[in-house]
Amino acid sequence: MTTQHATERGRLPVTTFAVLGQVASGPTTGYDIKARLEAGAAQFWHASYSQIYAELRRLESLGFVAQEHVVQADRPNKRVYTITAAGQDALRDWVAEPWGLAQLRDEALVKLLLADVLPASEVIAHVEALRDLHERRRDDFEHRIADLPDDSPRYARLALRKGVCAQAAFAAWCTEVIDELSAPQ
Amino acid sequence: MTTQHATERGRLPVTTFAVLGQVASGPTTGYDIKARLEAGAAQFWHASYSQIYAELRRLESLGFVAQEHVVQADRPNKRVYTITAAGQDALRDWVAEPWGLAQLRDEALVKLLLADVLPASEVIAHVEALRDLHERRRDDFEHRIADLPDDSPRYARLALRKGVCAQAAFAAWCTEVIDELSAPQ
DNA sequence: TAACCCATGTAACCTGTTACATGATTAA
DNA sequence: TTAATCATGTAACAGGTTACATGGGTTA
Repeated sequence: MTTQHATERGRLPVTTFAVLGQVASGPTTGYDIKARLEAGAAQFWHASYSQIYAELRRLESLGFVAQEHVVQADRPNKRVYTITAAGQDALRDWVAEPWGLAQLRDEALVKLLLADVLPASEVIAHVEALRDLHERRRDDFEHRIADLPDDSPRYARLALRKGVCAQAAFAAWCTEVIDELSAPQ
Repeated sequence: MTTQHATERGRLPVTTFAVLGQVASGPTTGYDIKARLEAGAAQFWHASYSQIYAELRRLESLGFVAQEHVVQADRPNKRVYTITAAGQDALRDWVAEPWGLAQLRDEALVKLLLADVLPASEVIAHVEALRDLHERRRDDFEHRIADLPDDSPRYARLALRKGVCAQAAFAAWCTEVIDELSAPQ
């Protein structure tokens, strides 16, 4: 009854698989994973160096990746990780599990629910600023799609499309709020 | 240089203000805050009992709420919290700060980015299931709006509208994905 | 000469969840 | 009699961020 450590834990966090997924696309280092994440999936899920290195150690202890220590002369030594067969299975199993709703923790909505401490004009100003943010973020997603290389996986574009859709919807909602608050009560 | 504890910390988490906001609308207990949160703001931000009680202690140490210990005969004793003038100021200041984007951590998108480990037909099935979830969640938000009492604050309705908009947009995105994956590549 | 890239890691900390403990009253 | 409501709290843990430490090579 002392399994304790890693072998049989209930459910690994998403971050673990985000990292494993990067290793799956070819041998890499923690440092490189961070860069690739930042360029791609980090729009929806990001991780710090500390965490990436910790996840790699966990993945290794689970037997999902294998490490090779590469000594370099002109640069710092590095640990190159490669996915194992067990890792590939685990990754596939995880992706094959039901896909859940994104949970949102929306600070702006908490503020809106408390907004009666402010005059309506100020609330409107805040929502207008928020709409700007949403629109800029939407544009950012659109540019990322436009900049996508032709050979990039089709799922990358679809994922970015979700960003576009979400930001556009939020911007439209802002307009709705502004209109309603501006109209005579 | 040993301020250390509470007085001068940089930025309090949203949860703190979600709790403070509940106290602001009238003297309450931790237990009651949980119930009110669950009925309202919890759609966008929820907290466990443990955390609510911890936040109340923090708010008290900050001087934002005052506690009165009420001894009851037939029920457990309770601590009734009331917001202070300093608390009201802090709450207003927080709401008056710029309203930021909701950050999303979207597990389904991480899975989509790794979806090439599955056959397209399975991906489609997952996205169809996800669309169902989004549509049910959207309906749930709509019902909450319909069930809103007439005297409820106008901001409550607008907040729930954001839920409707977001879920509808996500469902539409699912359809887009399904169509694209179904079409001959 | 300064800043940046490569590359890894530790330690401290904060946020938040889960499990556990207690216990009387009331409604099904 | 079972479950729910009221009511608070502790302890352990998991996930995650930030700050710090190290250090050579390259580019501006």
